[in-house]
Amino acid sequence: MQNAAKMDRAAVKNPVRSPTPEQCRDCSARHIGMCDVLSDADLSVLAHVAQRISLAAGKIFIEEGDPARYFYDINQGDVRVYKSLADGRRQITGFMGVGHFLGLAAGGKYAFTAEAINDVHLCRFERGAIKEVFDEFPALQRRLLDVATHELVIAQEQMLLLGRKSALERVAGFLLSWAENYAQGKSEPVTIPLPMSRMDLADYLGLTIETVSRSLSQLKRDKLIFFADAHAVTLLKKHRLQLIDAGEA
Amino acid sequence: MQNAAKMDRAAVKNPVRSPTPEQCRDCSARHIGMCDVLSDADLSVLAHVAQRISLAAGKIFIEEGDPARYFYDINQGDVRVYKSLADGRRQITGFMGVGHFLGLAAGGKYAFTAEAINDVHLCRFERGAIKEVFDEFPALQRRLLDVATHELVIAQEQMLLLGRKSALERVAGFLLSWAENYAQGKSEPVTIPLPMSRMDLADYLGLTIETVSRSLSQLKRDKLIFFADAHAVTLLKKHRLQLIDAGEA
DNA sequence: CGGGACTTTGAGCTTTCTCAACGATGGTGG
DNA sequence: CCACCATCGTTGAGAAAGCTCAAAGTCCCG
Repeated sequence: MQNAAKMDRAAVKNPVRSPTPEQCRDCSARHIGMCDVLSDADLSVLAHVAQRISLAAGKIFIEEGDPARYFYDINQGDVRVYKSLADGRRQITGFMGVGHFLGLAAGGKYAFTAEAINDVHLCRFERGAIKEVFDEFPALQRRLLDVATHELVIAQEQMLLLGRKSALERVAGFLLSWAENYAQGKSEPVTIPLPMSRMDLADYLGLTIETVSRSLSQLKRDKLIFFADAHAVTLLKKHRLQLIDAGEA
Repeated sequence: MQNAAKMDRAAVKNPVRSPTPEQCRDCSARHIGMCDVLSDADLSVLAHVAQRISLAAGKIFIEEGDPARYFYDINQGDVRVYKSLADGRRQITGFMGVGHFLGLAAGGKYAFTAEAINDVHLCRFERGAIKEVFDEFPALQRRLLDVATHELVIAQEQMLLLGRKSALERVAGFLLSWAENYAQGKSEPVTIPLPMSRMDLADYLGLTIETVSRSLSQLKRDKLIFFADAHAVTLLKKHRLQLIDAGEA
């Protein structure tokens, strides 16, 4: 009892700790993201260079321009990744959930800022330490390339959205792609959480909060979506959303 | 003589040929792109699985949705990479010049179309064949990750441009980034070619040709740039272009 | 239960788009 | 070699999508 209390206090003062095998086994990101390519046995090698970190909502843990010391793997919660202009304009380049890998950088510096949307748990890997693990398990390095390639495909899709789609098309497109994180391919009434604010949505879709709100209201009026509350949306007519997204409606 | 003539004829009928060591040595992409990480000796291994290809302006050589059989390395000319919507709207996600590497794909399918802007020469690598070379030279695999990471950084910058910048800021930003391909960091009167059409520019910047033209005209009126002709621009006041690009003017 | 933050809705405005005409340029055939 | 035509680029005027400013409504959290 007393020991446990002591450890808890220690954990609060210094929450940087490697995950135990049990924590890895039970981790919600165990079979997505980086860890999925390793067996339980091999995972302990990776776990050894990992540090578990907890972040409160709003905490910035990667800052644009800072030296890129760490990679991150999200175990819990959601993260917004963005770039800013001097006058405060902001473009969110992605929302990252459980299992997402984060921290690729060119030229040794992060090119983006990353901020916790809600309470976040993640595993942090120092670049130097993880390099040796990569050499030991080439599958990890290959997975890294897969992740980067996948991000690139998504980024290209987002450029199409930002450059060429109407407000309604952007909102429909976002709902569909966000839903994929929760219910791959599942059809009809799919209910998904929207942990981010309307402001986040606006900064992701290249719109204003008002236009996002109006577009969501229109989809609601047309009975394509339904809101239990502002942060939980149900997709009622996925097919018609897809038509709108593709510019065919 | 007769043999040479015969080979030339064969080359015309079947222009798919591995490059000779001399061709590699003299290639304008020798010290950029993939090949740069290999010594002349090692390069012959890569050259062995390469096929030199020539494309006329306008030729599409990667089509969105097709099985991703090849990687490409551009030796000469410029390429536009884009995605399209059903109704013909198009978003160019990048212009690729000499030394650029092309062909990363997730899920075995290309997510974009690639088309020659002018006459293009490139080296083509079959995925199966190159995989063995990658195993032999891990530096190549690492370079691939560097390329993907760099592309990702550029894509994020482009999302900021498309989502949050004004027309004038987009055009200024494009001129600066395009100039980097020709004169890294060089200052003041830098003259650069614009091989792409105004339509290409519009589809890259998420604008219309008219708005691109008006923005260029404004920069010209303000004496920040100068046109020898429509496809050769001189940057006169790089610093002021940078201010515009950053949203500080 | 109250207050601050977030979201929705409305009205007028700005930027960019659309439609149209004019101008330049480059390739071709007489 | 020049004239012609097709294509591309520039400029102008009016229209529209989305933005700004404003106010009312809603939801948490203390």
